[in-house]
Amino acid sequence: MSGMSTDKLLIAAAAALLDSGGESAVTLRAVGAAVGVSHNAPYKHFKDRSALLAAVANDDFTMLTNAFAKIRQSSSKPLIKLQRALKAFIEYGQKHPARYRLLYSSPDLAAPGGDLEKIAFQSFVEFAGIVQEAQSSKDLPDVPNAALTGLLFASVHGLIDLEAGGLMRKEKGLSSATGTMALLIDLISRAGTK
Amino acid sequence: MSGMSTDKLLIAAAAALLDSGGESAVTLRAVGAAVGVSHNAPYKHFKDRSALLAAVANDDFTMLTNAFAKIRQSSSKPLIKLQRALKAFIEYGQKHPARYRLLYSSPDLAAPGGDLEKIAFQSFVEFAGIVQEAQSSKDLPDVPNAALTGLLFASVHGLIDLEAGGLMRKEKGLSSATGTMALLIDLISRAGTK
DNA sequence: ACCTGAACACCGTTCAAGT
DNA sequence: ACCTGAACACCGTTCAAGT
Repeated sequence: MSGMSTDKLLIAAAAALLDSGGESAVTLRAVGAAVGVSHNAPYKHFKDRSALLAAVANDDFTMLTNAFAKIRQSSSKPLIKLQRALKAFIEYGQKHPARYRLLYSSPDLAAPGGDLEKIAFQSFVEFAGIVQEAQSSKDLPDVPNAALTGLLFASVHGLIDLEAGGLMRKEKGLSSATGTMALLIDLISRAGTK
Repeated sequence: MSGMSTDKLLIAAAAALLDSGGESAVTLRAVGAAVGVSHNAPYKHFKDRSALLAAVANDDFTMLTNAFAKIRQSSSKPLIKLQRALKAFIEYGQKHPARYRLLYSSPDLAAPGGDLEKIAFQSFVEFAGIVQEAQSSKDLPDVPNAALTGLLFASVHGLIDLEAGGLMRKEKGLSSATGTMALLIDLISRAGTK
């Protein structure tokens, strides 16, 4: 821990605060205190609070991209790869809801043309590649890959977001994100490959 | 406007501020100023800032419930009703992104057992009824209604949320929420009715 | 190069008063 | 019953210094 540079320590502290108390808990004063510096020391490493949160998001996008790439390069069957990718994504969302929201539901952070948008796109490309393999193997219908990837991604995102918001208490049937995605894949795989 | 009671005026001002500047623009000082009262007059009508936002959410949930009910009671064919309900929902999300987020992506507001949860559930029930009609008419597959409703709702929610967050710039294929939902319905309707 | 402390302009919220 | 004004404890951010 002490071997890390101050900026890495600040990012780690911000990520930990997101997990423990949500976005509102990530005050520069709390981050500074966790690292043992003053409340405005972060300004020496990041432009402002948003830039610090963007750094957390950047690390998590990189992690997801690597996870997807690893699954894609594995020797599993296409549909199994897709299921594993979805499972990894859902589990990340469940374990780190505030960080998940930071990546996919924070309009202010995703500056167009910025580094964050590029790395976010990379993770999407990896996911799209996995979907493409399932299409090539005729496990998923032969519609444009971008459209199908968008559909699958939006669906899993909606499920994770609703789950994080606790919107699935009464509305049974939304019981499990994993189960609902399995239903979706089952239904569309029956649609035939054109 | 002047004929409205103060509490209604406060709710309307909060909704307008959500539309014009997002959640962070809804400060009690700004709300008070818009109505012509002091910054803590709202406390005489609502417990706190959260309760004022919950009142805005309550009104919008009621509006959506009524819109869904009207579509459901219309004489259109089941699949047309579903398309119209999705269209109304998507357009609400596009026109009022901050208010949409208030309803469906604000974990802190949806207190379990509260009035807000009840009215939110009512809108979901209306939507589920429309899905059920499309299943009864064999336009959608014969899987448990709650599961299919959950899938459709999560998907449209994910699309609206990603669109509101501007996450569909690079990721083409997510081009339009309406188009993606049409693809989803097309694919699952091909799955047959059991 | 990296950090601190005071200061400023904003918040939500509380409280004692005012009519 | 309904509202105001001052006050408090928090923010993010800036700035002049310190080492």
